[in-house]
Amino acid sequence: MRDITIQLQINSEKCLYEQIYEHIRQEIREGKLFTGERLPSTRSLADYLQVARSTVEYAYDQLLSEGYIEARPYRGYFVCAEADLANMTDMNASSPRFLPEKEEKPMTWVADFSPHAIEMSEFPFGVWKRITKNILNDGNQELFAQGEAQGDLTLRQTICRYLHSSRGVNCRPEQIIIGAGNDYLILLLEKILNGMRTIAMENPTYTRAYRIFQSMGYEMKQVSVDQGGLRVRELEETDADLVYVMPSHQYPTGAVMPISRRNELLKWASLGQNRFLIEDDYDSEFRYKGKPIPSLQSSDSAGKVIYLGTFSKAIAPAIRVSYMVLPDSLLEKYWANCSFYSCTVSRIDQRILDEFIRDGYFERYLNKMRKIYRGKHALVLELLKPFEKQFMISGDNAGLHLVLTAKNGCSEKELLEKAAAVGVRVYGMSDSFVEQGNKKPSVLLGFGGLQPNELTEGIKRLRGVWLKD
Amino acid sequence: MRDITIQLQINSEKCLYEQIYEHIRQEIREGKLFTGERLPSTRSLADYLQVARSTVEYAYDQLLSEGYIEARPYRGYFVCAEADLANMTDMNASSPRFLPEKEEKPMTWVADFSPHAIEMSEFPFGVWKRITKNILNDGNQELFAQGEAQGDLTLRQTICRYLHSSRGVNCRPEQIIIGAGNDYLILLLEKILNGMRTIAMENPTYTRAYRIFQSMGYEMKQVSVDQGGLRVRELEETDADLVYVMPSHQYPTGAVMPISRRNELLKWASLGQNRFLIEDDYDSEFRYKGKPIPSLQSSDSAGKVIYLGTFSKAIAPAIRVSYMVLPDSLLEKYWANCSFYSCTVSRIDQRILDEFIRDGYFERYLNKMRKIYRGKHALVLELLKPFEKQFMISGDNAGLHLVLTAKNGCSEKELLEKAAAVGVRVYGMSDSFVEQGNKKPSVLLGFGGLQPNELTEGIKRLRGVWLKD
DNA sequence: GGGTATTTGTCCGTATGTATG
DNA sequence: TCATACATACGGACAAATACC
Repeated sequence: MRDITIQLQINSEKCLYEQIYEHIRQEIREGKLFTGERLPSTRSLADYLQVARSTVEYAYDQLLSEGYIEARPYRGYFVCAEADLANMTDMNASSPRFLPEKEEKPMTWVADFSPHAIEMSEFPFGVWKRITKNILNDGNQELFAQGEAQGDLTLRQTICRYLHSSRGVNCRPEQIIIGAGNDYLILLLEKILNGMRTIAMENPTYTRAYRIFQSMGYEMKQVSVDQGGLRVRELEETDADLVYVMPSHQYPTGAVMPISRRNELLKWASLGQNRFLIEDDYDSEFRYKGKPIPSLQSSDSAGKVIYLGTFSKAIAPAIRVSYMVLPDSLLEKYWANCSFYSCTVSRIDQRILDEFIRDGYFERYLNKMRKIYRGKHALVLELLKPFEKQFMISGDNAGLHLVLTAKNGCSEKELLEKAAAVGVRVYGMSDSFVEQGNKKPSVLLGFGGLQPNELTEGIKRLRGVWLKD
Repeated sequence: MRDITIQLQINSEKCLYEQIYEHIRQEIREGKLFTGERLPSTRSLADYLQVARSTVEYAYDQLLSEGYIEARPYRGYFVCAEADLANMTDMNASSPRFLPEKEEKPMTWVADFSPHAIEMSEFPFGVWKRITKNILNDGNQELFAQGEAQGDLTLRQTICRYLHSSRGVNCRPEQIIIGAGNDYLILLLEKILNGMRTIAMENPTYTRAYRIFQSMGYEMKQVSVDQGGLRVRELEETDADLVYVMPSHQYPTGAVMPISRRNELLKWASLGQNRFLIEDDYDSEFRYKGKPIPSLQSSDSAGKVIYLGTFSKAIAPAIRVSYMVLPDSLLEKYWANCSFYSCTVSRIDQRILDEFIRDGYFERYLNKMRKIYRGKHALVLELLKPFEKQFMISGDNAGLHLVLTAKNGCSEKELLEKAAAVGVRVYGMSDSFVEQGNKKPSVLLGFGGLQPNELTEGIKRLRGVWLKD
């Protein structure tokens, strides 16, 4: 049952019931009212259109007698099936109702080593459901009211504690801005940093972020990446005032930036009043060897780091809760330029997440997943042993993917095609380059979303097609 | 239980357990670990720090013997209360953990006639809960995966049908973009319309939108408003290529744009290839007299209208689902400039809303609320009868607020102050002006969020202080 | 609500490097 | 050179408390 908007013209030569009748007939003919669909009741439509009920009834009677609709006593009026047949001719005349969206390739893979996939089977759905239920039961009214622009204070406090203990981030809740996805936070950031228009990014990098900055009209600078991450020397030769950097686990190379270079980076930032570092700490939760790597923000005493994090990786992409920690010097600008953008995350979701973390479920889930991913990581490394002579394996101390670089003369394209031929999907690193660089033939092997048997089968197949004897 | 990020230096002169011990002691002293808070278990911290369990155990033993923490067998280690007392001296040295946010005035009103308030008491929370529960029970995995950038197709189809039947909007699902709030959609729109930098807005207008466009660096033009809404004649004298307009129910004046002027507006837009009309149809659901007013978009045959709508008014602000309908000519730009911004609404929420609408609950709720608001509207008009000689009452055929303009010499400021003195909050229209115009002393009386007795009491009090004898 | 799996402090044995005699 | 003691780090076994279904 839906309302029906009809532009009734009181002065029209047509009488009211006729206008209603013709409008609905048209809707049915054009297929805009589906077969079997219920029309509004005479009472509600009359109320809606501000006409007498008998006027609507008259119009419906007409439709009834012409077979467009049928009346089911005590239930309502419904569009007839026959009417549907009659409109087939009209269908072509009207614009198509639903154009098909660009289709996904219906290819099904034996193993899809997507670096963005994560495992969700262990997620405590039951707990999530219970918390959701409790929250909906508890406070009804307030929850559906407008919330704070930065995000609910309680959740910001929780994130604050989590970031401090888990990532060494030093901040106060008022520095935190919660938003639906990093994309959105970057849009906000543009407003906060207005005026700064040259940004340096790693190459290769996370191209989604690159494209966002590019679409915002920033002048883009590329800085190459080695085993220690972004090369600060190269950065110094650009005239960028902003740097987007992933020090803890560079995407896609997996490079970890050593302390010495972090200090160089912080020093670079301190040399200009308008220089800032945007630290994307996207999947720092998962690390397999070596001591934990604190965030760049934790070493920042000059207030030069803008910290970006997300729960999409650690909990689920659909949660879409990300956060940004602003240095004090930018808070004022946030209040001036952005505080009127209301928070994009629903308060209910904020409350659910807050309770999920507060009650320790997040910590436990993280520990569990760390263990699982560590197991998969070890398995993949084990399975990749035969590859070691012909491939370089890197980026292997954190995250959910490895990087394989061919030393046996295979091109990246060949690697992808050979893998695809046996139903295995791998991802070329060249997609992550924003400029033609000295690309080596490298592929990304994401293991997060695959089960051990899939990993085994997938890599077995890769061995068959990639290794030359 | 939290992880503790400690920058362990393997080559340090200090041994491992000592580094752990000192770090935690520091955290406790600075109050960053609260009294009674649980430390991570020896196992998990050892795992996290990649050291042996006994190393952590050793550090904990040290803290134990010095009284910083206590051990509860099989349960964990906890920060002692005594330790808390000891750190009082250190507290001042460290930066405060949580600064208080700027406080809300604790003023409580007898009646707050906010034009943005809505009534939530009749919302079918039970249904919402049930749908939520069902959805969480049904499809677990897919729901937590990444969704389509524009929003889930099914919801877009549903919105498409709703808009068509209820607002006369003609569109296909692929023209719809779902986002968390109008603010966000406007941010996206900037990217779609990149290059266009002069926008005309009504004056007075919805200042939130004004400030957003302003903060994006648009050149702002103001066009005054009369009883028929935006004055197109005035618009023609500006060099704007964009217009933000609320034809169905202008905020705050409540003006409804007549057909003739709509056609002028559409004609204006058709005269330039880059001209577009942004139609904000923010609260068109509620209308009390006269025929339903179809959207401007429904009269647009040239593809010049960008339609903005939201469920925040009709369902709840916390839902934060808004939508934008792009004309075909802008779809290409959307795909080029914006399709990589992933949707800011969580898929779960999208599914809940979709089912809520599909199952007819939205329609029913809307009918119910229409009735309730109509009742309140009638009540307010009845109560305002004594005001008619000294005030002009306008904007009274739709929406959730009325406009009162004093004819008795009272200034707007006086009206607000007099009302506040008797505990009644009303809102001055001058807040909605973006430029000093010929403002009349007007106040907005929002009735959506108040109960009949509050309305009666509030207006009774206003009568006492506003009416001169 | 009750049974099972996991977590956790505690206790204990072991290994390694260094200093001492 | 060898034996001993000590500090530090590692990992297994146990029983109770807790979490999860």
